[in-house]
Amino acid sequence: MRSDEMDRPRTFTEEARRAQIMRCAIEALAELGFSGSSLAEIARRAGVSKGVVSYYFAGKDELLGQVLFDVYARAGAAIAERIGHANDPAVVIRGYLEANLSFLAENLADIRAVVEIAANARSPDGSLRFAVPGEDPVLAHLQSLLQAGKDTGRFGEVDSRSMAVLIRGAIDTASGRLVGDPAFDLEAYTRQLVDVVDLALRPAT
Amino acid sequence: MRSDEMDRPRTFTEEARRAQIMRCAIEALAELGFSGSSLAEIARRAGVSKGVVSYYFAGKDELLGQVLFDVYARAGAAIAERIGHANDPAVVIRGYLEANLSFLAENLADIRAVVEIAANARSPDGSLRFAVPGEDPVLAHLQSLLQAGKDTGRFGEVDSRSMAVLIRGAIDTASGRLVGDPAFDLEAYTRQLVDVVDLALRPAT
Amino acid sequence: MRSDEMDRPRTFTEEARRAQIMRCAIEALAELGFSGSSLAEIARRAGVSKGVVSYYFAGKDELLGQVLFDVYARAGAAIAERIGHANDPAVVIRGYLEANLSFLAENLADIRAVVEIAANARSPDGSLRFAVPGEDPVLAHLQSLLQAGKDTGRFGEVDSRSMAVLIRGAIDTASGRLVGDPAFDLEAYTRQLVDVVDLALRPAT
Amino acid sequence: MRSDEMDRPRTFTEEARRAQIMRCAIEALAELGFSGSSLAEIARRAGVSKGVVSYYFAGKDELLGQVLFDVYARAGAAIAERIGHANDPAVVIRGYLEANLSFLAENLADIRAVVEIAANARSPDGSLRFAVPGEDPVLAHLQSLLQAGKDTGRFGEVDSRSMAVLIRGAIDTASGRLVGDPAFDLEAYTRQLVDVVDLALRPAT
DNA sequence: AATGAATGAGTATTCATTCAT
DNA sequence: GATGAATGAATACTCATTCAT
Repeated sequence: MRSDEMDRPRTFTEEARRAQIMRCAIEALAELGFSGSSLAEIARRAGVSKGVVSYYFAGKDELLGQVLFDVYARAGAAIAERIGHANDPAVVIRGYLEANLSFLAENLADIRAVVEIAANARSPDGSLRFAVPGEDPVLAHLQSLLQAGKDTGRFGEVDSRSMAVLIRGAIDTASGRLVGDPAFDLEAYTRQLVDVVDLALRPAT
Repeated sequence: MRSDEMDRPRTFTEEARRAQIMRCAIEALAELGFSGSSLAEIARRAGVSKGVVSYYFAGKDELLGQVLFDVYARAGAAIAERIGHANDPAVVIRGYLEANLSFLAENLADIRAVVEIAANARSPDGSLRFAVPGEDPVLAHLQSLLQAGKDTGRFGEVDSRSMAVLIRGAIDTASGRLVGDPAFDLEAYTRQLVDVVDLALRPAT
Repeated sequence: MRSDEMDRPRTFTEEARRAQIMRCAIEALAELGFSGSSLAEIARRAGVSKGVVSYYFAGKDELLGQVLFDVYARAGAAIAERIGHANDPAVVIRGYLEANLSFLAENLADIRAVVEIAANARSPDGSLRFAVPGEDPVLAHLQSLLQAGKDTGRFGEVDSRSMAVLIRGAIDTASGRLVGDPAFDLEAYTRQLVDVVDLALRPAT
Repeated sequence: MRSDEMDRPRTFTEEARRAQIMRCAIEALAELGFSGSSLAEIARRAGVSKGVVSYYFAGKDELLGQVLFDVYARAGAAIAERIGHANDPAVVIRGYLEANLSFLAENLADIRAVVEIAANARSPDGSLRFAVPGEDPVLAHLQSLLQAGKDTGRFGEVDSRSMAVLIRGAIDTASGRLVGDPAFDLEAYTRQLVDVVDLALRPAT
């Protein structure tokens, strides 16, 4: 998208180039971290000149933002599909956990890239560029799943907010383990997390 | 510590300057992130010229490494003191959780700085500079606390490794909430986490 | 040669820029010496921004190494051409002396630059960066020319090693005279040196 | 010598300190070259603080100039003593060569330091700081020795200027060989140089 | 549609010098 | 006499961005 032609729909080849560049950006971010992922490095991996990146993306910010958006969208779709038509809140939560952790394992580079971007990309004023101003939508979504279980009496009297934070923390930490801890057993971890959450949400007898 | 005079004990004023610079580095890291925390920015916050930072620290690496070391040491001391003389593993774990979360809340900038350093500081070869080569000692410590409870029959048959990862994730995520989520209720979160862990570790009846 | 695209053959314009920058580096080295020849100074002389130098050369080392290599190659070619098809060792030596001194006079700045680089460029560990580890090839070459004359009986019983050192010293000192001593008469010096060497090498009667 | 008390005669301890610092400067220059010989390095070798060097010398320039002067003076004295009362010009020249080369070998670090200083110390405008504006006194002295031999008919019709340059080159190159060429045989070299010069100066028969 | 070329601000680090104590 | 402390300018190098071709 050249800056002098806005709002023009992107052609197929344009989209292909953008996708290719984004893929290379993800690889660079996953392998070299945020500061190692210069436009030069990304262009090198894509086998194109630096100018190409600037040609297809308004700037580094747009590229990173697009990566962030895409991975989020794919993760959201994967999770939605997994829990889509379940009715029992306990089954929903179980599906949520399993879907999250398996997406993590199967898209490790993407997740690592997203973490790098979200934690490091900054505006000139120093603030995190991709911090959503209000409520964290990921957290809010999980919280609503938990609240639904409480409302139907299927879950006990937990603090749905705190539980949402706790669960997200337990999920997010897994990507750090998956890379760099070869002994990490994702299956065992998933089972354990599912058990712990199941226990925690079970209504008092 | 000037680099041209090694092994000399540091004078009081030297230590004071070093501490001041480290404090400013922590503030910069917490507010502006790793890439925003240039030596120039740190010097600016300390109200001194850039050269002063290089005068008291052999390089940026030493400064960041010292920050990392100091905060870790203080956190470790705080936690050790809290759980020092407890015998019941359940009490130990509860103390561990509470000590971690309260240290987090009371030293938020320090924790944020440590996270920035640990996640971003790289060696010239691209590897994380402060990654411990083998086992993560923090994780190993927590795992040993859990294992002790299992060995004495005080805890049930949980996977101590997975539980350790889960708990660390739940703790580490809190710093992200504490900054940027004004509605985050640390006390409620602590209670919830203590309850969840207590439930998870309780032996089967 | 941009550092992000290796092994690619250099285009014509690339070579031109590199040559221009090397020329400016040589001038700076000849006029201001090693320590005065910063990349900024070289860029200033080339009428480009500092970044351009880094764009065409991987670093200062590559630039200086290339200058060294180029001047050596040109000097070697000039000398080889001059003495190429001579058979009589005495004629070879005479040609060697004349070729060296005339190359010196006609490429004074280049020689001065090479001397500055060879004597001052250091590796981070403090050792001379461009010192050849073993035998000095220039000296060895001259020594072999002298030895050839001895072996054929054309020269007397001189110590070929010592004579080589002596002759190189007499040649190298001329660049210092050529700059800074306006009264220095290169032609007279060449004649004198040729005579002295001729006398010294003449077999005892 | 503090700058606020000029022309004051130096005390004994002052001279001792100056001598010590100069000795350390010579060692640093010989081992690390000009650019490696920072005031910090010199002070470190002397076991004093950087300030001390600035206290006893008006600046780096004065220190280096003093080193230059001292070594020259000692070399001149050594040579003068060796050839002092000889009458035969041939004996004088022989003594000159032997005295120069043996002083070189016995004061290698000093000579190396002098070469580093003379070749590298620059004024802000880029010109060599310690270049004597007019005639090189060392060269002029040697030339006068040669001329004396010619005038008395003891030497043949050589160009005394060219011969002086040639001989100085042959002498100066030896320090480069002495360091870095472990196989260099100074005695053989001295003999060879004496022979060559003797031959060159011998009057035509 | 893509490239090569160039810029300029920014990075950590080094160093001679100054000065109060 | 001597030191520790501080400065500010200079160093090589990196990088996102721009632009003519």
